[in-house]
Amino acid sequence: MFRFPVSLGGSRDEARHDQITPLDEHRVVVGEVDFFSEKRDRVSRENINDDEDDEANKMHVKMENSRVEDNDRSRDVNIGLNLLTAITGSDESTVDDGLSMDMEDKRAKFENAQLQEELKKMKIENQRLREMLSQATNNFNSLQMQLVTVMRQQEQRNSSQDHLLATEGNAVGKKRQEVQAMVPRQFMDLGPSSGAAEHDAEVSSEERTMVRSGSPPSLLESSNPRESGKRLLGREESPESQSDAWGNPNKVPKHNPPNNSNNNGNGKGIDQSAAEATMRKARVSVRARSEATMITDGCQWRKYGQKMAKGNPCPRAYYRCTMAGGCPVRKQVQRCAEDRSILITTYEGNHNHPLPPAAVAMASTTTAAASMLLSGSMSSQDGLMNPTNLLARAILPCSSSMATISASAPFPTITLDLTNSPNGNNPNMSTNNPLLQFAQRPGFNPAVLPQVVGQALYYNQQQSKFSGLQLPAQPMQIATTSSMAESVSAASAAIASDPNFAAALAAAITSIINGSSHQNNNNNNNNVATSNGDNRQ
DNA sequence: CGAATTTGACCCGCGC
DNA sequence: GCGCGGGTCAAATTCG
Repeated sequence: MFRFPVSLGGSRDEARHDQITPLDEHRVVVGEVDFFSEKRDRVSRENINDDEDDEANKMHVKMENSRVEDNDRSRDVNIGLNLLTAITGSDESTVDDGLSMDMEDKRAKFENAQLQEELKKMKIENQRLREMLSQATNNFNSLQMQLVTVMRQQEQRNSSQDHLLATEGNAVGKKRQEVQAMVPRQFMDLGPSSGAAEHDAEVSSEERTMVRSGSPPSLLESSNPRESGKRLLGREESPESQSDAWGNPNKVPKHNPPNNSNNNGNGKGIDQSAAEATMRKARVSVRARSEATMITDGCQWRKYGQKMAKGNPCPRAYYRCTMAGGCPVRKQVQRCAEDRSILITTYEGNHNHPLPPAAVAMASTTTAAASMLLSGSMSSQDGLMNPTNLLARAILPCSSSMATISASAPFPTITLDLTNSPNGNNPNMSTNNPLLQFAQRPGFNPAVLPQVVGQALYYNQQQSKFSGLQLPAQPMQIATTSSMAESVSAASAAIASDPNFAAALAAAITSIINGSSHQNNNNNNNNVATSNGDNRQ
């Protein structure tokens, strides 16, 4: 009969029994157990058999392993068997012999095998979920494309009716706005407050383009020649729209009054135009270390200009999105004067067309950042949480140089600094900043990090937007805004605080999803998973 | 040959 | 009013 050969007593132990103090009772005295001593083994057996010492033995067992609670069990001293049969945390014992160690080893192997099996199952489950997510995303994309197409067709029909019924006034205009408001705003506006006005401008410009000709609008003469008459401008937007907001942001208020007549008389107010102009002023600048002339963000760009900027020997290139005619999104690309390996890409505007998943990344980032930036500046008066501060608090804790928000003139700009200069100012960034840890991984695409950051932020934007979409008659609830803010904060904080970026991102997305009363899928989810998977390990 | 890029000219706002 | 700098245009050029 196997008896647990624990040395609970022994001459030395016996001596110690007298010295046990209340303090000792809380101390684990592992070193007093000699597993390999024949003598002590024998002595211990004697001690075990000794009823008189039994109580002391039990005490000692408790001292050595406080988890042994059952007196009967300790009396039987058959702990080793229990260890083998019960695979729990309490199985750990400080007493053992060669045989039990062997069994312990087997048990550990068994546990290891079990864990690996579980891990394998989880991987399979994870893969399955990813596939489901990918499929759902594809379905969503196709549905969205169809929706946009249908909406535009309907828009065209309404437009032609508008020409006939132009004198009927606001009723038609409101109807149009409703229709436009139903167009998915995922790629369109900078924030909740831009609303249908921006759609009106964008869709209208595109609509005008489509009515005039099937040619790309950029190649067409604008119907709004400059008042100076010196030359015609081939801009695809009317002066109140995006291009001027980018190029000459301060020009917008000047042009607004005369241009209100261009809005099909649907009564777009000056305030709305001013807000719209303010929205478009926002820029998102991404600093990334790249040797390429341009970071890959999934969009198609056409270079339309290049200038030598003052104070920088490197020229600044101007690009325009060419994925759809009349897309107002533009970007500037310039190398940093101090460190030419750093590429500074500045985005402005929002795509008015569906984007491939790869492009949604950067677009969502810029949209989210710009939207938060602007809505923060606009909501600061009403006592709501300031998303700008949220964003800052979410990102800045990583590093003060990770993201900077400049609301100063000429336009508010948020800069995402994805560089981690080896000769940088903050050597701790590389170790303390999980985002940069992520960015440092081999094969990291500089466009991915803002993408991943943007996913969480943008997802919340869409939650709110779609809430407005589904309930157009209801204003956005403060609770929704607050929820969004909290979700953003939680998501960003999770990302920023957890060195395991993938886990943090998953937690963030989970918190977002859980925090929303309604679910709205969009391709960002897929991008999260994709980018996550692509950049993990 | 069409698309993309280059590049000089032009426009505009701003500061002096 | 003038110059400067940023941004854009579009003809010319290059590229695939």
